[in-house]
Amino acid sequence: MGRTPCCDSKGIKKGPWAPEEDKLLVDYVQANGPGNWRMLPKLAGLNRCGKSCRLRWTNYLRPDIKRGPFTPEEHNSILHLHAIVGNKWSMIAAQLPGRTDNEIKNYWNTHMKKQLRQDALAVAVAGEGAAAAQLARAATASSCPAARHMAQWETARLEAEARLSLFSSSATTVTSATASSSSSTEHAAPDIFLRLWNSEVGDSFRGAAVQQQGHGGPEACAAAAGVPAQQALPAELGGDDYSAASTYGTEAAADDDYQAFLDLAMEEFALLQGRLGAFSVFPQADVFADAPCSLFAPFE
DNA sequence: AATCGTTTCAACCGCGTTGGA
DNA sequence: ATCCAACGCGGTTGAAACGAT
Repeated sequence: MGRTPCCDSKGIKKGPWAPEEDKLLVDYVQANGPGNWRMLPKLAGLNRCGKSCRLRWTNYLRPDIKRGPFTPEEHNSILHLHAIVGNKWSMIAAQLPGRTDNEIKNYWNTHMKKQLRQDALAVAVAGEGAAAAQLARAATASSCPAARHMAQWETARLEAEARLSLFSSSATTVTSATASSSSSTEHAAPDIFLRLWNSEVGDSFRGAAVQQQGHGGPEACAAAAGVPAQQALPAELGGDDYSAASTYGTEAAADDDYQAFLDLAMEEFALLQGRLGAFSVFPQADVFADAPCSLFAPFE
């Protein structure tokens, strides 16, 4: 089923908004409230599509929008939240009053990503061998949180790429009878696992699982995701070979562990949300006081 | 002063989700 | 159950601003 363009009619204006257009939009929304964006342009006397109006309002004209540079607290919050939820800009924006998802996304892509890369590079140049191995080592060993963070994401990405190539090359050898019903969900599981396992959430899980039930740790999580334990950090990234990846999805009995792991991740995020809401919007600055990375000292 | 390369960010695009008919 | 309009989101684009030569 195809989708019709939101505004394919000719004569609809695009591009930067003029002050008069802004005024029309603001006046209308203040009088009638946001909503029904499809009809809004006509009712407000604007020669724009509704989508454009909504975007202009939510990203620029809304009265509660906070302009100006990001504070160190906001910076650190973005860093932490991104480590947990990834590129869920709207979720991150929800924790930063007055900031839009678009603004945070732009800030991440232009400022933070660059710094993270530089920090990761600084770690990588210290060693030898494949860059991936260094990233993996950095992910677990670096004393620099920012470099660790970058390395974690990069490691997960490299692993996902490796698996993708494996899956595509071995797809013809998998019989439809065994693979068809569950393959998609079970292939997705390791990526979720890896992302979480390589994050601070994973750290929490490792600690909590060992303490509480004795069935946690890499083995349980790896089994839960249907991955041999060593592949939590695979060999060329510091562990085993990828040939064993064909065993993904064979450990159905570990669903409970996997779910528990995901639940823990959500609890972590909920906890963070609670902390932000109940006590402080931002993590304490002194948490990062001993971080040697430029990322934590971006503001002179 | 002119040119070129880089950075920034507002705006657009396309896809997924949702809810009502 | 199905269709589809409306909405929201994340990725991408492109023009303006800025800096270097």
